Amino acid sequence: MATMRDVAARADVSAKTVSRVFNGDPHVTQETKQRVEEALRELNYVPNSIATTFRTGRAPVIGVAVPEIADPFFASIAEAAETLATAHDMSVVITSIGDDPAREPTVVQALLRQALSGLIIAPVTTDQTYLTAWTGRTPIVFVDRQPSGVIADSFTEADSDGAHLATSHLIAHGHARIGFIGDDLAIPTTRNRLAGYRAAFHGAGLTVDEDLIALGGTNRDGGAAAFAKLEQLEDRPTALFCSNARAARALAPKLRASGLAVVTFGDFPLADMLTPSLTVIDQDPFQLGTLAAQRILDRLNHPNRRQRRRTVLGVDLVERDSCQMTDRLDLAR
Amino acid sequence: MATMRDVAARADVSAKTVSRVFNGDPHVTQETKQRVEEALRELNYVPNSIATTFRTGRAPVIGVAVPEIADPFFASIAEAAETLATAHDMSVVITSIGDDPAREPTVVQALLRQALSGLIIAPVTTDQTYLTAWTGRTPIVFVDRQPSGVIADSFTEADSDGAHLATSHLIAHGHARIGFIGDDLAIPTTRNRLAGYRAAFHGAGLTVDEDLIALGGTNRDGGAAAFAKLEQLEDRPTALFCSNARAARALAPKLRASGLAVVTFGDFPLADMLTPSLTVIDQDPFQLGTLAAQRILDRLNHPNRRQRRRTVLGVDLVERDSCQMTDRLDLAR
DNA sequence: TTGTAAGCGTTATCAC
DNA sequence: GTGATAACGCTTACAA
Repeated sequence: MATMRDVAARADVSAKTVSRVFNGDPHVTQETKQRVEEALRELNYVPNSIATTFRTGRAPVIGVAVPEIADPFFASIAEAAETLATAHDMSVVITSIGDDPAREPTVVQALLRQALSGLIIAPVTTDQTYLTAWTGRTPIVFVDRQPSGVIADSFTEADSDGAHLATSHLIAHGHARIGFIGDDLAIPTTRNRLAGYRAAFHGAGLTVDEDLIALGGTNRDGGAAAFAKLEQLEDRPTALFCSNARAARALAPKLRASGLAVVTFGDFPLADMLTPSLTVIDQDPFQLGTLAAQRILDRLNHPNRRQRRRTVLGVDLVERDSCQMTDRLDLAR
Repeated sequence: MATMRDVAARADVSAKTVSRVFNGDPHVTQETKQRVEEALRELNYVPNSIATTFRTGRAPVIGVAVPEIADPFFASIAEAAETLATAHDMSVVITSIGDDPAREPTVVQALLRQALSGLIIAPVTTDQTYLTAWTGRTPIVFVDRQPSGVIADSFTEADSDGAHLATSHLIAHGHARIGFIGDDLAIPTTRNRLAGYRAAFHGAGLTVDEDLIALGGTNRDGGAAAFAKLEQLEDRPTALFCSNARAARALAPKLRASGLAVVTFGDFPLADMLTPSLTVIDQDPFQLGTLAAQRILDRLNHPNRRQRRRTVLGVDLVERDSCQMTDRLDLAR
């Protein structure tokens, strides 16, 4: 790998002149420029970006840290960030945090040490105080989940409203016993969605049966256990609100067999192709990713401009077949 | 952000001693060590990994470049690489190349310039000669697709055998007119799978009707167009071999409506939950990713050890309902 | 227009 | 056991 020095030696100029030519500085004679360009070609010069980053103190890179990159929701966020970054000659590094909150600070700080230009994070911990030291140095934007213990920009979605919408929809279809499947109340989205679920009951003059709230669906087994708990109730639910798409995907076989009416928070690929097709609260992860990346660019370009800290995006209900239980029963007759 | 110098000043030692303490070098007095550790804590020292990488010439990072990270197949490869990397105190940076072959060299070289410890790549170009200059410096491992124009390790799957299996399966179910849906013959997997498809016909003493081969399904629209071409044939197929999972996902609504028997190369989430559930050739992307990452570690640790260049993993047919057309018709009666 | 010198933060070398 | 010094490849500031 040839360095600038090598090129300089070959073109018989100083390293600085090579730097000028390579970076398009106009203050170079046509003749010198040609000689340098020839040497660059001959030695097949490729800059060492680590050296540049080291020198300038900032890599043209946006970090993305999400619970699990294989989840289509987070993959969309990452893809959006990458699209915007590429358009600005930056690149993106993506890291999966995993489900273990203890690993988050390690993984995320490993990213931040790379002198990133910015970080987009969907955290799995309840406390991101460990990021405080970095906020002065690197723009940090939270997506999907609000920060806690640190002040930072965030782009989230209307969890409570969406859950309210979903639950009300089921109530309007005649359901009074609606199960709630969720992962972990440590995750703010889940907390907010449970609040929306409760609010819908109260709004309809109904009371919430705490037995119908099944948490712990963090992984596949947990989701199955939570679902089993609902099925074993004496007075079983007739409908289900899945507070996240991951649980809905994992439980798909059981949902179908159960005949329960279902609404899920979060659309996902092929949700419309299941039998019955799944009614969902539609989020827009691509927009979330785009907005977050845009905010990082804004923060970099205008360090002192005031920006709204919290942005909450609205969500819609996409009605499909999975809450048409009555109709389906009619058809089956 | 405190540097080693700052810590050194506070502990009244040299930077080198701080480095020794931080890196666990035993040649330090207990007393000095304690003083340094206190200073490290007080200043909340975090190493600048760019500087370390710059100095050592190699980042503890494995790059992963795939066509599209949102594709579950490639996401699995990345996840596997990340799991193995993490276990070896390394991290992973993931980049989507996208569908445009022209972008590949730019994107991939941007990665390589980061002084990576290794690169895992599933290319979209027909020629990776641009990587030749890097092979001496960075271990490069191809996954899913063989290299061309450059010598490198590869882990791929038995494309031709799998396609043969799939096609034979359909033939055994009484189909003679089997459509082939594929993306682009520039992609070696597609070429190989088409070869397997042809071989199955020849093996059964049948001839291939070239009209039944529909390519161009690189994106959603292309896939739809390819499928439409088959549907408009005068003598329409009774079955379909989808040469990749992405096309099958995109065409899911049409496949269901068409009533065609279908086998797809590549399993994907919820393929078993469609109606009918999809018979697939099952690949193992997680193993692909694990093997690739392991190979990079091996190459780093044993630069001179000989390794098999090409490894081809076997694939299995997972029989579900989508090629039981006769049965389904029977049931419908 | 071109070059020199210094330095980014860390680590390797080699003195002491 | 500890420290001074140089070096990694590049860019900024300044001088020529």
